Amino acid sequence: MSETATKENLGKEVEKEETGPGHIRLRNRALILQAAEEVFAEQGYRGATTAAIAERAGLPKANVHYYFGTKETLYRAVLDDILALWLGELDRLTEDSDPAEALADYIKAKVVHSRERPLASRVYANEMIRGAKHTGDFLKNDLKSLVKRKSRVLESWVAQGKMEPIDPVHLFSVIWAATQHYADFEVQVAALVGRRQMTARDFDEAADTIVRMVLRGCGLHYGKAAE
Amino acid sequence: MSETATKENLGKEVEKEETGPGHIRLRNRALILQAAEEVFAEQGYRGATTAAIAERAGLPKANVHYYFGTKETLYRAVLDDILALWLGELDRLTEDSDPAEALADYIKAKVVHSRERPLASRVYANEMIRGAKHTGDFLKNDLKSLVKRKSRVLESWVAQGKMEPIDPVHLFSVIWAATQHYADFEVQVAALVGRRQMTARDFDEAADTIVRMVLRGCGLHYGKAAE
DNA sequence: CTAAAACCTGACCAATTGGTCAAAATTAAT
DNA sequence: ATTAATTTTGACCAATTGGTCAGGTTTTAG
Repeated sequence: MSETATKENLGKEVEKEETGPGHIRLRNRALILQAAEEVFAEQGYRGATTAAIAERAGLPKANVHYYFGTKETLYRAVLDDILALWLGELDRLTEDSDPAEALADYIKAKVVHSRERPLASRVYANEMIRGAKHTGDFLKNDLKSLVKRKSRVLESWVAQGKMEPIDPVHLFSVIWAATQHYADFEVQVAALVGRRQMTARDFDEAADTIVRMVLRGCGLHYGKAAE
Repeated sequence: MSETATKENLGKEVEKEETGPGHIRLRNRALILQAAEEVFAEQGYRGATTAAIAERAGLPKANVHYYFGTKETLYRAVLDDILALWLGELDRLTEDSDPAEALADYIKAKVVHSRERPLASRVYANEMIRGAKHTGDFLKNDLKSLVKRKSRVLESWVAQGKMEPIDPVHLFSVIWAATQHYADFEVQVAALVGRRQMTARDFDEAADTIVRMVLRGCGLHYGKAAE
């Protein structure tokens, strides 16, 4: 039952004991969430059918509705996993860390993320493009306050003379845009590098390019690989 | 009849004479294409219904099918307009132009584009996210050869000692990602800057930030507004 | 072992969807 | 003015969709 569950860990409801009360619920919910993420990423909200999700999860359609009620609820559950993931990524930016190192690490982690969980990125991108109708509060509350908190870190770096002043919102926007691009627009990038699928090396080069631009853009010394 | 047509010029079939043979065809096709771009951008391919497109165009649904046959054909027509637009943008990058100036101009033009035609950007983003199933040839032929051509321009700049070497594919990827982000993720950026809608000034600051990072990333002198 | 709780699912349904069509209305050409 | 070509559209259809439900099976608790 862990064909899918081991490949991509969806957090919460996975990797529990194989038996015991509720283990069926846990297993099937994880199965459905995984399938739903795939179908929502490939087809968009409206394009995803509960039948397709059920089929990919290897369960009858009625079972999907048994666990999640409506497609809307299921979509929000998928989104919740993704949003939680999104928020936990900025932890490495702290006041006393080295800006160049911290930013480089963050960018590289985001690129790894684009390679390993492109579907999550695509579901999120789809949601934003369509106006964040299921996510309004997340943006205005959680994400905004997180960015505000991290903005203070950047300001402290500037105050400590560690880097040049820069608008934090635009800095984060560029980082997110550039890194997530390699998940969301993978087909385009792959076509341009002349491969059907991008290699790990392609992703590394992408990360290096982004790190180079961001660090220099902040007046930071770009250490390795820059020559 | 030009309420929509004047606001956003869709190229081909607009701004013809008000009378004469075929003028109805021209007017209605433009009306439908405009409406279709809106609905496809907001709802995605599958989420867009021909009925919704027809309603927004102010025409009965059967009329939409009269002009475009199928939803698929209509979608491709919308996409064709956008792809043509995409290709025409890189003209200002030529061998004998100044790299800093040319790149800055290009980035600024792309950001203006994100502000003025966000719907086109969103339809395109949606198409890429879903795997470019209607656009495969464009990527592998048109876009790839264009990028190859422009890569030679960059190489010539490097050879002339005007800038540092950089992987062109990743450079373009970062530029496209960062600039289009302000159209595709407008709700997110707007939430972060604390506005419901971004202002012209927000877009200008975004462009400046991107220009600063890209130019410095290429070892170019970032002239104005950097300080 | 037994009863309750949890889980399963084929069959079904109302609503929506992309698309068709034939008859009517309008516009163009002679 | 007459004919031909184009345009319009309400009515219709088969297929798909999200969702329901009743009656079943399996799992769990005491």
